[in-house]
Amino acid sequence: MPTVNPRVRFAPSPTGYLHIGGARTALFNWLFARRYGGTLLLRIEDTDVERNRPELVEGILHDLDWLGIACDEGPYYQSQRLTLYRDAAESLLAAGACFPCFCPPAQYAGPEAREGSEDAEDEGPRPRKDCPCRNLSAAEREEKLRGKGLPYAIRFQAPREGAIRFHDEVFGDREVENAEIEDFVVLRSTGLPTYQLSAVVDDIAMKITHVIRGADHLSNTPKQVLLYRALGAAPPVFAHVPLILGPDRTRLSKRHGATSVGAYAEEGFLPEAVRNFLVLLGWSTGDDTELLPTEEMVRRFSLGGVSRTNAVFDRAKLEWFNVQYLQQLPVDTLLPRVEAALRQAGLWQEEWAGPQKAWLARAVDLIRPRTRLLADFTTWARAFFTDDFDYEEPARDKFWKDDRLPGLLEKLAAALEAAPAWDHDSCERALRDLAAAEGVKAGLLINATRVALVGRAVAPPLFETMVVLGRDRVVRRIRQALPSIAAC
RNA sequence: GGCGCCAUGGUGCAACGGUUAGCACGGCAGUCUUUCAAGCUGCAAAUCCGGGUUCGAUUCCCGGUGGCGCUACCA
Repeated sequence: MPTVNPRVRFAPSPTGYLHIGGARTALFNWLFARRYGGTLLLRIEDTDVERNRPELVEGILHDLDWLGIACDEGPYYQSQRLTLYRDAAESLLAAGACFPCFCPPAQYAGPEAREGSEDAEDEGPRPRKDCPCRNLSAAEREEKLRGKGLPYAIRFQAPREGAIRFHDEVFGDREVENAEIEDFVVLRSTGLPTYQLSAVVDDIAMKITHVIRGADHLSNTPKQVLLYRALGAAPPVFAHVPLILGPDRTRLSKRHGATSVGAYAEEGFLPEAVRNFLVLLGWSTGDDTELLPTEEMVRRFSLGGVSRTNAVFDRAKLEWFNVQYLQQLPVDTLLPRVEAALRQAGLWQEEWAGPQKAWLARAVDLIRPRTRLLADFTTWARAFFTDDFDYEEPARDKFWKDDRLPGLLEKLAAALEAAPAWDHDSCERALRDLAAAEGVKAGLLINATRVALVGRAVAPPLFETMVVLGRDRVVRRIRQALPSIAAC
């Protein structure tokens, strides 16, 4: 049946910045909503007071915005909807789907500590699926509850027979024995809900039709389906997307270096490139298309194209996408990004926003074929727009080791100063005529001059560079370089 | 440990019973050039292993191995 006006959500928990994996999940949800004329809402899952860092929400919002992922509703905060979950838990309790649990909370030491200290009890008893409290008689419960006033959590009373089944758009039909499902906590003794409860209650309340999330939730989905049932609601369509792993094939985390989208933004990646890179992690068009403008991404996206295999994050490919977009973006789109980078580096000059805008656009077009990151523009800007740069060692060694150079460049400066016009062809004529008259190869002058002008061997074509720099600057820089060349 | 998911070159994806197993990134080589980058051309590089099913398996089934996930009063 056709998907019409779906309601989907992106539901990060503010325990860290927006990382690559979360961004990809958000992107898939966004594409799905756009593709089918649906609604994307944002929900902050901040029910874990221990780990929760409210100040991170702003960053997540900012990074989503940077990526161009706009939400239609929200953000909703689960921390502001607590009574909803409490009421749901109470009603499940009243209906007998849940029971109060008086066990002391299991001390959790974290995954790392857990692994290390467990070799001794490899064969030791494993947590029971059944909580002992589920068998308490009504009288016993009453006694602990009212009599002793003991604190309690609320656990879901998992069925012990049969199986639960659900459909996943990516992983297909799933069936899990109820016996495999433990009596999971739904409401902590603090009165705060666990993920299982709050997610389901909200997805029902917010009328979510498709739950698109990381595959790490696949194993928990049966519990949630049980909750939907107990709450008298129909489960949504599930679509679990494979995880993104680091180069060492473990889950992407801080120790893999930059994993937050904010870090990539700062490094000078373009949101277009990051998006294009991310959409191809765990999804493909079905053919060999890789460069996908937003409209086409939206037009072609479907859950059917989502893979079941975890993907390894490959920075080299991300950089390649960035190069593609850096070269292809219309200059008007690129200019503001360059401006931001230059401002950050303290190299921005206000007249570039006004009268010299066309000139800046030209300069940007000249250098962009040699950039991989936005940040590269600042390196170039320093050499192009200020005289504050050094002559790079390798460049000097390669192109300045010729005794004739000082004399030749002095003449070149004079010739350029006297050139009838200042454009590509007259610059070239001046240089080539000089080379011919002096009986040297033009390349000798071209390469030496380039280093004198921008300090490096890696640079745009010389005559175009001259035009952009302007006559005064060119002549001045050649003369300034003379002593250094002579010293070579 | 239990339960589950996954498995195509180093990496991301194609091939959904029949192809010389395709594309891209990366690597290497060549080419163009005024340096560098880009571009172009070429090269190396993969179906995890073992059984089935089938005329025929990358593809379907079973077992193994490996990776990952879940197994928390985290999400």
